[in-house]
Amino acid sequence: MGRPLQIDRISVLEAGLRIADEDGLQAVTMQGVAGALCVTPMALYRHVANKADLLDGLVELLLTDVPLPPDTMAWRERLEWMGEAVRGAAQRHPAVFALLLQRPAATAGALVVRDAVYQALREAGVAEPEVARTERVISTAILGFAGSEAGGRFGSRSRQEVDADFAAVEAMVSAYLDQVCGVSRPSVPSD
Amino acid sequence: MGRPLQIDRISVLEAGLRIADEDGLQAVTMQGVAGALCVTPMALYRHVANKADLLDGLVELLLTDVPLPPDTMAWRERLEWMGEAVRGAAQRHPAVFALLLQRPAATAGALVVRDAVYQALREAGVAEPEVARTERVISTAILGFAGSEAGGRFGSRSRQEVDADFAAVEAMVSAYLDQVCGVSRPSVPSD
DNA sequence: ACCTGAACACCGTTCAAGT
DNA sequence: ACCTGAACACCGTTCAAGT
Repeated sequence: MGRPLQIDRISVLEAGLRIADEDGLQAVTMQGVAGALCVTPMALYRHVANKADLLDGLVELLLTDVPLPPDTMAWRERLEWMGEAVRGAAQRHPAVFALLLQRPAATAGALVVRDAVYQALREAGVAEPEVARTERVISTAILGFAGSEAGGRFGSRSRQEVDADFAAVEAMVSAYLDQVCGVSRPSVPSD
Repeated sequence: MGRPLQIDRISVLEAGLRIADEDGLQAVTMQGVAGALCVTPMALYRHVANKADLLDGLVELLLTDVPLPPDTMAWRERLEWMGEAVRGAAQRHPAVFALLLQRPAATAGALVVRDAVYQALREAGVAEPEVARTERVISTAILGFAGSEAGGRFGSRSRQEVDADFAAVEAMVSAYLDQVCGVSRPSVPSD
């Protein structure tokens, strides 16, 4: 616990994220974050507008903790990578992850991830007008799973069982992608 | 706003749900709920153990607001019905819906919905050891979508566009089900 | 420019007391 | 049995003041 007697926005957010990870969202108070930085609560207001801004900042910080895949990877592997990266971020930051579904996916950090998915979908051959919707559909499935796991909705199931659940979600998403980009697994040529 | 001078657990929860629906979760305070019932905050403690218990009760109340389909419906229509019923409950109670992903899906209300899905999956021909996992996978997708919509993650998109997104999620889930129960849309007979 | 002290309204919760 | 009054520790936030 370094206690720099000079505070900035990043150190405030990092302290908040650490508290959220360790003790949950209800432990993230202005007094708690200030205490972790050896400062009075009022000192925080120079670096965050208010508590809502602090929480927004935590979500952004979480999003920077989603590693993007290297460009050299094929699109399908890149999508798998990102799904697992999102799940990993949810596991590391379960409390803050719950806030992700709660706000518009239009912040800087959210756009970085979204655009990486867009790019992979284009390479997969998804028609341009379908790209945005396809991203929302697969993000919805991945976020629903990661959020459920992080939030504890799956209860005390074993790690192996939850891993198998995630593999099933990935398979569902993958089959959906095959359908959308119109290749592999050829089936009834309806509409 | 009837003000019965006799209070019970149901009236406390209903007041809490109304406040959550109208003004959001942060407006659900012991004082706020008590005020709506024309009672002091301390009076609530005879009917709910504490605030966490009140919130748990709100989630249960929301779950009773998910109408189950009539038995006479075929399994696929019943699953569609439940997906739309969950989405509807999320739209009516967006604030409380956010709490759903946050707690174990093992409460009485959650089990009622879960078991209805189990039953439909069995009729669909899903093998018994796959029923539980399949339920988790499709619930994950539906909850992820409904939670995103209710939480505002989709931003200010038009109702029509969000409806189309939901239809795409339903299609993804439906195709997954075809795969799991092994019928229709025959494709490459791999593993 | 950055932090502090004092203060305010508002939380959740308790306990003893009223009826 | 059910509700209230008084009280406590703890919130978020402000404003004027210190350095």
